[in-house]
Amino acid sequence: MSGTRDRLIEATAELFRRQGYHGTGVKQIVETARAPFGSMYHFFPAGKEELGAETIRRSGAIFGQLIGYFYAAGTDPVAATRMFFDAAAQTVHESDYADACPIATVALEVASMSEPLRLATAEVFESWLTTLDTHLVEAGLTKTQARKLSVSLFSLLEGSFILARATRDHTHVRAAGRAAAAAVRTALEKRATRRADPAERFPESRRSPAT
Amino acid sequence: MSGTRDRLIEATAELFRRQGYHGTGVKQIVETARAPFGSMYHFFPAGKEELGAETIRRSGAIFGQLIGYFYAAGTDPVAATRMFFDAAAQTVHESDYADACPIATVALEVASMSEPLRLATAEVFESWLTTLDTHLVEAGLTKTQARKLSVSLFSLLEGSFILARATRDHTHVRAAGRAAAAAVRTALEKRATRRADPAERFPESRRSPAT
DNA sequence: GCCGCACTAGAGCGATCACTCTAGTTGCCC
DNA sequence: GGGCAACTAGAGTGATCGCTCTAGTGCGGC
Repeated sequence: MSGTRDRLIEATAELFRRQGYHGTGVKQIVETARAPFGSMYHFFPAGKEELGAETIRRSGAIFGQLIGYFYAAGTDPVAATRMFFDAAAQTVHESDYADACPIATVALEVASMSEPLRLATAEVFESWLTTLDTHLVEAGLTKTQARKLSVSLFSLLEGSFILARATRDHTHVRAAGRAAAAAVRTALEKRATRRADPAERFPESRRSPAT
Repeated sequence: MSGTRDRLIEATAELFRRQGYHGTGVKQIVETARAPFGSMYHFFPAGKEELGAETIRRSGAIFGQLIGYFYAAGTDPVAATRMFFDAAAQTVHESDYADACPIATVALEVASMSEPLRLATAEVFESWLTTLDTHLVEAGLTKTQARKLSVSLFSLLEGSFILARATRDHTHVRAAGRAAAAAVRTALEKRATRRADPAERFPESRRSPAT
């Protein structure tokens, strides 16, 4: 078993979150991970980009689990939303505005620079949206309603992270959380209304990808 | 007059928007601007960081004017919101997912790395919020209501930019725009309700900074 | 014991990083 | 037209970039 490989990914994840992809050097990674330089290229022969892709997927999976934990089956989505944003705000604050989204910085940096890394961030974001979708559908929304709401929740979180880190004011995340919770409540109330129309409950049997 | 100085800033702005601060080299900047290398350090003696700060403020001011244009006095804020997000979605799409927020990438990169640059991004974001606040207060909201809504609009825009660039799907920005317009409509409806309570119209004479 | 492989260890590669320095050119003021 | 500041121009600085390469170590299977 290779603890070194894991340490490399963990160190990279922390550095990426704080200073992004191009702001993080390979040397800094191996020093942080207390790993020998040669080991990095043993485990990731394709170099920094391969380690980056792996780190994005790993960080994304962990954050995705966190989302799943808050929105766990049976939890009220409105309360889950409020609690999730409040917890995020607290983390941002306690980490001195370093720890917000683990991959947002990298996602913006690589979007027009590296297709493999861009794809990794896209897959992670898509998985987060799917997790949210699933729980919102469980709460009674149609797939279409759920997806629209998921995109809003994602955007409110990520956007408020940017604002909070730039201004060093974590209350922006809490404010976005209130708006997010309100949006969830409104959507759930609409759901009750729409129940009357059977055609609306199953608007499509299969989702087609966005064009 | 120094067209060279302007060209340097414009080139830097475009490069920052697409590839961020650390992904953009000084050499690449002077080549893009068709400026001699020496001129860069003539106009910006403190180097890349000074040019970066100037670029952030300039890009921010231009984008701020754009916000002001859409929400101009007399315009319905709901319609303005829908139009602004739709226009943003179109720009993102037409630029092949390169042009979204001019400073978001840099803002995340420098938040924990450079205090002067972080401050520049914070000032820009704050000015955008203030612009939105002003127009929303004109539409009848209290300062408190307006600020909360501005933060939501900002977050929905910036967050959906991240998602759109990563997934190469500009419809996310449109979706966030619908949610944003709905939030504005709801806030304006609440305003009518709250008009009945005079204490709510002027909840505070002076805003205290977030703690 | 010892072979073979996974992994460690770090010196050193060319390229590029932000930046400095000197020299030359331009154009306005007197 | 002489003087001077503003600006142009690019060669060259040390440091760092991502990465390659060779040598060595540790350990399980036979």
